[in-house]
Amino acid sequence: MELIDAVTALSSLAQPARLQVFRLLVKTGVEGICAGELSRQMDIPKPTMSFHLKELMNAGMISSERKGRSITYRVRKEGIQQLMTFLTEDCCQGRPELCLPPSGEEKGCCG
Amino acid sequence: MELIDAVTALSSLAQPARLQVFRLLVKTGVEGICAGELSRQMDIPKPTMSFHLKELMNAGMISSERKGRSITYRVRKEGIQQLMTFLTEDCCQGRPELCLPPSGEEKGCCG
DNA sequence: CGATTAGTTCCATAATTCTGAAACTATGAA
DNA sequence: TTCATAGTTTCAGAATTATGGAACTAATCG
Repeated sequence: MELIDAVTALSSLAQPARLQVFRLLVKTGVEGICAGELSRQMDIPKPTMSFHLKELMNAGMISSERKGRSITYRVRKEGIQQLMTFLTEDCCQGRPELCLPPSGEEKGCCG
Repeated sequence: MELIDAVTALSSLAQPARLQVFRLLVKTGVEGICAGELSRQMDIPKPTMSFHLKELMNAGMISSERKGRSITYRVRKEGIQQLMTFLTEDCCQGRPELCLPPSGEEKGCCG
């Protein structure tokens, strides 16, 4: 992943409505939610929601599938995983122990 | 972490210059880099760099420490960790196996 | 076909963010 | 003190993003 792709991914999530959509889709998992339902649930006009969904699509954070008249949106796990990998790349100078919390039980930022 | 804090954190990283600064600081670790050095290395005027550093500070992604005339900036691990936790919260409907890659060896988005 | 529902695109306005010159504050050296 | 270096703040113009009404395309039904 290049820096510019990471910026696109981060920008797509760096907006209240979009981050909320993303989290709704994370919770919903494979089932997904269609555009109109998101628009209704969040009380956001359809054109605005459509704009936000486009941003998230463009950033590779969600995917879409048409089902009859509706279009179902789902979170794209590879997207968020790639972003998280990029953010912690080269962390800890290759020595994860520097990164682990004192207890050593939880996972540090390098996993 | 609240949604609004996550938006602030994401916004702070969703800018090429700032994401590059963040990565430089990730690589440098505890040593850190001072403002002027960042300004020089990235060829960005001091006021602009100062603005970006302030954004990252405000988002809790970096910390600062004055050393004589210089101010050293360092990555703030808790910041990025909290953000990543927030992004994968409620993922996989509590069933991490749904999230793990086929091989089962790498870590999925739920850790 | 025409009517209805779902969703997107267009586009002008509003709001926010970014940039860097000029002026400022802070620290250390002579 | 005065000077020089490091960094920040101010502020105004430039650039980018967000918003939603109106008009459009897509699919289904009768």
